[in-house]
Amino acid sequence: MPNPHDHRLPSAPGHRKIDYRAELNPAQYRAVTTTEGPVLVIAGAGSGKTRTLVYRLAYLVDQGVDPGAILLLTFTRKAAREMLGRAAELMDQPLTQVTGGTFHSVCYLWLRRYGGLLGYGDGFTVMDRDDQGHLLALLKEQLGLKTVQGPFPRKDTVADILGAVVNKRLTLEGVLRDYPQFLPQLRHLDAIAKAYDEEKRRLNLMDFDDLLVQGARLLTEHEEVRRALSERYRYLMVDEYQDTNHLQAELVRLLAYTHHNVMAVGDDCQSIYSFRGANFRNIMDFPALFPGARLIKLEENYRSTQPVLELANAMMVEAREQYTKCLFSRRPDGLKPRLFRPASENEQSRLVVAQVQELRRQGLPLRQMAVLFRAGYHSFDLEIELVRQAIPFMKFGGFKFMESAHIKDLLSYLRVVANPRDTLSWTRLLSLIPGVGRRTCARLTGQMGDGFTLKEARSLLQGQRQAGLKELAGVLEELAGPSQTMVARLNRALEHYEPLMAGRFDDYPKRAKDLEHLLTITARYKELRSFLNDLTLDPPASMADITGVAHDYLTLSTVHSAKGLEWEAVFIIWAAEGRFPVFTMQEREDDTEEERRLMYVAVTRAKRHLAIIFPAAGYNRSLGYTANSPSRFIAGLPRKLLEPWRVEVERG
DNA sequence: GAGACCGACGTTTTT
DNA sequence: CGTCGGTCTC
Repeated sequence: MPNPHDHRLPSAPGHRKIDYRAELNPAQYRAVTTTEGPVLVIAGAGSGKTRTLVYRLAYLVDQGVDPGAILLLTFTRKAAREMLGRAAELMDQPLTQVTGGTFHSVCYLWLRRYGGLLGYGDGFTVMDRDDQGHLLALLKEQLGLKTVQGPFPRKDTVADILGAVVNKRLTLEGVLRDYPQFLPQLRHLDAIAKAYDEEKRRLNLMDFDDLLVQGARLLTEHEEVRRALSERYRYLMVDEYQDTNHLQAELVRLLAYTHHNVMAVGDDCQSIYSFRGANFRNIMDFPALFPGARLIKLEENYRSTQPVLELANAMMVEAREQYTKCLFSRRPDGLKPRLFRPASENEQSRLVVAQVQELRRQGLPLRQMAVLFRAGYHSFDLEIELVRQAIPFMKFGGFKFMESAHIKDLLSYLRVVANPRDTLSWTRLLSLIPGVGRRTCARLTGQMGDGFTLKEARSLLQGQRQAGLKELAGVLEELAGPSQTMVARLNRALEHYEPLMAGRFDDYPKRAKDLEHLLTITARYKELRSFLNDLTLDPPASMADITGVAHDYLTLSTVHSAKGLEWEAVFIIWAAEGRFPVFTMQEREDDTEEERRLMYVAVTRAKRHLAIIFPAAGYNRSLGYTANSPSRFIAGLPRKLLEPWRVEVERG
């Protein structure tokens, strides 16, 4: 049992002695050294939040805490990896024993181990958003709801609605208040919801929400598990607490029930995930969850210059609700943020390219620059321009590489081997075979009952008249071979899939290349199920994530994906009404306020150079060419905070 | 029963 | 503009 009051330092070779008091400011120091009991850290943008977490990891270990007793919960798995890496570097000592990851990924690990207690068979697999949609469409058909009167939500909307029920702790009726046009379908949606839950069970599948729901259920209903995990993880740290929902808060409460050693870190101004059930007020409820929680505020900003910060603060002054803190900077010098109004989208793109080139000439590497936008498609025109000018870039957010059809097709071979009850993947796989369509799929999957095994599946396929199905049975037999490496398996699937793919996609060569690249990340996996579930829980954000990239590149990112990151120079494009805030978020005040926080997050990513850009005219599908107004978050700002710049772009 | 075709529609963020 | 879902033809 680690004793936190034992001040002996571990004598690991090469371990560096850290002077915590000298390397942290007083508030950070308090956050790092308050190791016992609940602590809430309100950490403003750029206030050294990550630094604080990293030092606290080191401090705990320095205090003699067993690294295996530390659980670090972050918003992405990448964030956890980076923090653990930095702490290890700081200490000059590996920290492999610390558990770090997202709520979803740790719940997955626990459910894998204890899922049997909740009636989950061995080998459940995790479904992504796309699978959810397919299953919901299937159920809609099975329930005979294809012919119902009146407007009916599409499958993605149904998924949104059901997700809101779980994540926002609402009734179906409550959620439908936001979708009044679908209120008449309440009964049908309720039927779909029930069927959806049953069907996931039957297919041995969990969706993202199930991981949290079942994880919380596991801890609630099984005292022995709750105790075991609580006693194992004696030190909890939760990052980005403002973006957690009630399920995640409940998980924290359950995990900490034997010791209450929880540090939650977050910033109410940066809550941008309400669509996932997060509420910026949740962070204020932390003291109610853990009475006696100490509150520490980090208000000194180390990232941005004063002019950038003034703009950010001014933006929040206009917010409907006042937030908990005000940022100040020790970097008083600096350039005023600039506002640009190019004539069109393409001029916006060329303007960004020109500015990037100029900064580059001044010696700033591309890695220190980012272009941020509200939605993935906002950067399409810019991407074309960057390719034309041969500027290397990497894009984050928006398009989901792992959900593209060819990737999912290829993985379906492996998914049915990993979980033969997964009739969703069976449907996908069987449909690839020429001569097999909707009916044949339905007939075959209909014969796949409970406890269905791969061996039974193979003999079922063998008995079909289509030669393609017989051949597939052979491929699956090879894939299931116990001694196969992951690379060999994926290769075998690819060998079978490639000729089928050729007929399906016009851009077949490009997609074939994607699949080859996918092979390269396969090598580090030994077990099939871990491989598949890892890809679902922590998908590569882009092709570049897989292939590795040039050492220097410009970042293009959605604001959501830019959370927690920083650059010397930031360009915010499409800062126009209808784009940012997006049209759909202009109706309700809550939504607009979240868009404001999103703009705040975007602005506070900049260290020194900040440019905000909106094209004067834009093309809109329904309206044709229209004039744009600047984003309301920009238009209302005091003039002195922004340098308005005329744009001259040479005609090209 | 498979698969091509056509018209309507809505358009965001992510584990 | 691209996707989705429904219909028509082979």
